[in-house]
Amino acid sequence: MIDFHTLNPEQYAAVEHGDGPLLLLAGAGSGKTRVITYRIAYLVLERDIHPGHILAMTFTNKAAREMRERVAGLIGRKRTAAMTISTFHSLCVQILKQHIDRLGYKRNFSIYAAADQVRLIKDLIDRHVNSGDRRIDAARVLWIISDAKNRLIAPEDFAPFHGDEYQLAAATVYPIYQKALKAYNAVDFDDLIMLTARLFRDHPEALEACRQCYRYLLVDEYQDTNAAQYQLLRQLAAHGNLCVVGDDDQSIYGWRGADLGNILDFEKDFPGTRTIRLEQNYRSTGNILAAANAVIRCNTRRKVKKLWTGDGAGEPLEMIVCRDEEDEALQVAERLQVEHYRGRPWKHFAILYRTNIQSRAFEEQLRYLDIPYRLVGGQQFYDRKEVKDAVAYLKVLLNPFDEVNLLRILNYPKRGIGATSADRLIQRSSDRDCSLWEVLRDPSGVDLSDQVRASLALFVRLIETWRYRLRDSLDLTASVAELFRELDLDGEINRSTDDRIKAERRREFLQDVINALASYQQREAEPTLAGFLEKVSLLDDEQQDDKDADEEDVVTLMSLHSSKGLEFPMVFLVGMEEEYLPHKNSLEAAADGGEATAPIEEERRLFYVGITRARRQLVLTRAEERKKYGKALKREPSRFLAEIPEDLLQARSSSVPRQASEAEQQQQAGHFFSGIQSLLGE
DNA sequence: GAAAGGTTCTTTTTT
DNA sequence: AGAACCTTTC
Repeated sequence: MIDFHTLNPEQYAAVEHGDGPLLLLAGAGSGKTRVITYRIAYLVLERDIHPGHILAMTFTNKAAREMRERVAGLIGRKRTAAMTISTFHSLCVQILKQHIDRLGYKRNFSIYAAADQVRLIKDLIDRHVNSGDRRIDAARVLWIISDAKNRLIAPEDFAPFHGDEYQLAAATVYPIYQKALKAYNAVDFDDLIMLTARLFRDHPEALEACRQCYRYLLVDEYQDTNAAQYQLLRQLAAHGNLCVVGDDDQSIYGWRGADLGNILDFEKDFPGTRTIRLEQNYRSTGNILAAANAVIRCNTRRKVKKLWTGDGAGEPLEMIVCRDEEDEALQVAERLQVEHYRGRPWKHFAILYRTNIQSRAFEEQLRYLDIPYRLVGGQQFYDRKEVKDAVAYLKVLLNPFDEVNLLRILNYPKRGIGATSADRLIQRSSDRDCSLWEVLRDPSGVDLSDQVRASLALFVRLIETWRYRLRDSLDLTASVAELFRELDLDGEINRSTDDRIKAERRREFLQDVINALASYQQREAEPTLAGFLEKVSLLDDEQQDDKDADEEDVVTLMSLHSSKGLEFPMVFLVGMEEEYLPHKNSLEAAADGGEATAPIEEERRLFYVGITRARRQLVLTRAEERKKYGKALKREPSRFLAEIPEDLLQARSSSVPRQASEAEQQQQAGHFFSGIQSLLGE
């Protein structure tokens, strides 16, 4: 039996709240996850709610998995299995899989992630926008389209701001992009949410089916929801049994369309809302909380909260001023060694940074000193060319209308169908207004050499043969491994890579696709190619997350964004400089935007998130200069440092001895001096 | 059609 | 510094 009385009064009130909307303002480290999981358990055990009627939503796959684990620990695996605990995106995939035919797509639709999207948009820009020397960057256009989708603005309703050339390009591209996706039977990431919202709007019977199913909704990290997700929740939660949990001070996804207004206005949007604040912090020391409170107080647009702890002040925060990025990495790595030598496990430490590139120097240093580490995020794996090529085959085998991926593999491995032939084939498909796949199957009338024609016929046969083989395969992994062998992807990598060592690494990445599939197949009751690709597209890396569960003893490296929700006994928050934190782009946005301080406030929240990850110790570092594009640049300390009360902060400069000429020594003395000056707050 | 060599441009954060 | 992209050459 669960003892609900180990909760504090506010937590308990949240857990036992019955029907009707509930807003939980949960400060960092206030036991939020515990409250959510206990509340789910309470609904099932004390209120006899059928587990199948509970829907809990998170933003990351990892968070969903963790929540499921913890709920299972309270009420058992069997009952938990009946619940829906998932991310917004995978919930929408499930819903679309059942109903997407109502919107004119087929159920084996492909999901386009960033790389596929950019490729498609680039193509469309070349065909419809670029003229002469005008060069439009596809990624920026994609960003505008994505932003529109997050706001539920349909292609026909998109209106460009002013005459900005990117806005104009987006206005041209968005409708044809959306049409192309549909022709390819593909949806992009933002479509998952937007199309589900549209499905609910236009097909009430689909919405009604979902409402019947999901009678109690819980949403974690509510401050991160965007307009599309908000709309979805409104549609689903007509019954009013919606519990949202969030912290406006930790809203850090404004750039992805997250609307702080959603949480700030929740009480207005859902009349009769009960609001509960969780402010007692069970994670950090008094000093860390004092710093966090002092920093976040500088923001204006927020619900006032103040974290407190029953525990002591703990150690002061530390600030280390380093010479450059190499020195910074060295300082941190050496400190890690000292702490480890004193008997602390590696997994107690995290290095947090604003941008993923910053990890590089730390990786090098840690590898050099044999400190085990784990790099989180950066989605490096599925961005690798070899991996994308391999996955492209699987996507095409599932959905041959997926033109982006079809073109990707048409001449990979090289089979003599070059750009000229591809262009002719594409031209034919647009002339005849039919899919590229149909043209490939019957290229008669297209101007091709006999050699190309023969090669093309082989390719088509290969795809068709393997389509059926994979569909009927009882051992997906073995079949895919054989496919890759038949394609000789290894050989292709060897041929195109001069460097033996690099070639080997690339072959390993390819092998990792097979490994990921094997692990998927092993854990899934009914493994399918579609299911695997879904996980791949949603970046749902169970393998990686399982490693965390095993509690490998390693240092964690990750971005501030990915650190949200986690905690570590000792945190190194590195790169505390202007242009990193606050990030350069936010400064620019603040300079020319109407809401002058909003972007900076989001950066401050990011800093706040970083500070509150630390349980016992927090070390801040910054470098006086850094290499950018290969050359050194002076760096200024972050403005946020000045917001931390001085008495909480113990500052020092790294005094790295360096072999230097006399002239350089003098220069260095100057450096050191200026370092001390800036330490003292200038 | 493919490989080699030269040029440009880059870097926010993520489902 | 390095990748992505483009042009030239075989």
